[in-house]
Amino acid sequence: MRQDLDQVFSALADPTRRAILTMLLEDDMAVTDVAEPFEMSLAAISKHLTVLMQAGLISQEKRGRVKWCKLEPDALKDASVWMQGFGQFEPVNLDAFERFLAAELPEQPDATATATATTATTGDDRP
Amino acid sequence: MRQDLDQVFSALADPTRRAILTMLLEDDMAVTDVAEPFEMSLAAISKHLTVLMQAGLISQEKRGRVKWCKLEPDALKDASVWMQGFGQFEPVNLDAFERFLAAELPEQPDATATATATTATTGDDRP
DNA sequence: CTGATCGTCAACCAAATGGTTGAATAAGGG
DNA sequence: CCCTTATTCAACCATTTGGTTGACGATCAG
Repeated sequence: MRQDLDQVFSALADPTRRAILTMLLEDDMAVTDVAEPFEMSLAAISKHLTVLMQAGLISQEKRGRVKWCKLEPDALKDASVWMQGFGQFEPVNLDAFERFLAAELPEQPDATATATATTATTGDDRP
Repeated sequence: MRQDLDQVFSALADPTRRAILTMLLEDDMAVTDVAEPFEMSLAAISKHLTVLMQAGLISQEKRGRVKWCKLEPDALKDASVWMQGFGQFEPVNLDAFERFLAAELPEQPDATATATATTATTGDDRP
């Protein structure tokens, strides 16, 4: 269990990986589409996705030649409990969360629209 | 701000550092006393404390020749908001947190008693 | 079958991390 | 003043991390 926390927290420590999770909050995505907004090789993103997988933060399912990535928010539960125990923080402030989303997505003024559009452009592989 | 999250999450990714935070939940502690339960050099603990400092998770104050370490749980606020946004988890389950505490403290069957006792043995330096 | 696309693997690299030891600084106590 | 205690600093080391490139196995399209 402390092993789990190690993996979850260190997965979250990288801004690229947090941005990926944020993108997946919108919708499931193919590996190539996840990689698209980053200035980084596909192989690098593939490694990041492996880290997120091993931490249990996402799952991956191959359909055809496309591998779909899905957010698994339950993996954050233990870590969230751990953290909140320290402060007994007031109830979640969703406005604050919205600000994080805006701050962490890779560039792009309107992240929501773009993410959806990107998925759509190559959506032909989906059953 | 994403810089802050980087530092907070990567600070939390190490079990030694999480254990230190857990100990400090009990009470403020001198560096030497923090180091005592770990099988690791004092210098190593000193480095861990520096990491926790830079993440804002603790503060340190030197009184005499003793440097006191104090938990700063507010630093967890942003990170906690970030995480909870993903799952909208139900209110904190304090029992679950207690289990984490037990699991993460360095060995010792009765962590609570020992931590307090350790502080007391060298408590002579406190004003 | 052939060719393009999707994704990972392998080898490599630079930088960061987590630990060690030994010396150095700072402050208190006799 | 000298000795002990408290803590950090500096140099070093092994391992991990985050990235690159190029080759490769799978899968789909024509």
